[in-house]
Amino acid sequence: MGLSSCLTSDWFSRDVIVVARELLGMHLSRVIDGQTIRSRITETEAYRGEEDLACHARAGKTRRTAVMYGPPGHAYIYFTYGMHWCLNVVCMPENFPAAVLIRALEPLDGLMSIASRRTGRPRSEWTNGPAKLTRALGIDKNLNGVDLTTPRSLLWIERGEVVPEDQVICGPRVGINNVPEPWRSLPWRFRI
DNA sequence: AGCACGATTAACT
DNA sequence: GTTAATCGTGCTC
Repeated sequence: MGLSSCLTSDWFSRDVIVVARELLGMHLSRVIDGQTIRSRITETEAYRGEEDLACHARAGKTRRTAVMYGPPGHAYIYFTYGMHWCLNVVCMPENFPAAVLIRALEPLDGLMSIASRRTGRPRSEWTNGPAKLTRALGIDKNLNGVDLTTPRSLLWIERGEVVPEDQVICGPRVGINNVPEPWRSLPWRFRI
């Protein structure tokens, strides 16, 4: 195991729903202020194509969504509700807009660094939501578009543990209550 | 230039 | 269970 254990661009170029499922158990790492934070991905959601009316790419290619049309394995980071950042991984071949939203993490290392950004919150709520985890890891628009397949950069993803099927809960995506069917109810949310 | 809304969170009743 | 916070984005005029 001398070489990097990062996931490759080819790995992310597969179907976004398969990637969302298989990202469970993988390790997300972040270097900030000289500290390294390591974490395990525990919840994801898939967003696939312009036809998926829950996906930001339903509006086509715009300045915001351009990253989703780019190479797989890069970060798509968007701003919402006037104050929150959310982290996605671009998937599927270039020019097809799709991404996996990272919804929850289990911190493994760098707890002090996380605590400094989540003061006053119980530990169980440090990274159990898509905007909570970006706050905890100091992720914002400055990291939009970065290549997550580059080990030991500012933000990257490595192989972790394989999560057995009987430990995976699959269900509808959340926070999209105004989206029409069938998109609203598709079981594209995965969690351990 | 103006407008409505949002892949959420935290603090309420 | 309900609601304020807060502003970039995409759409309409």
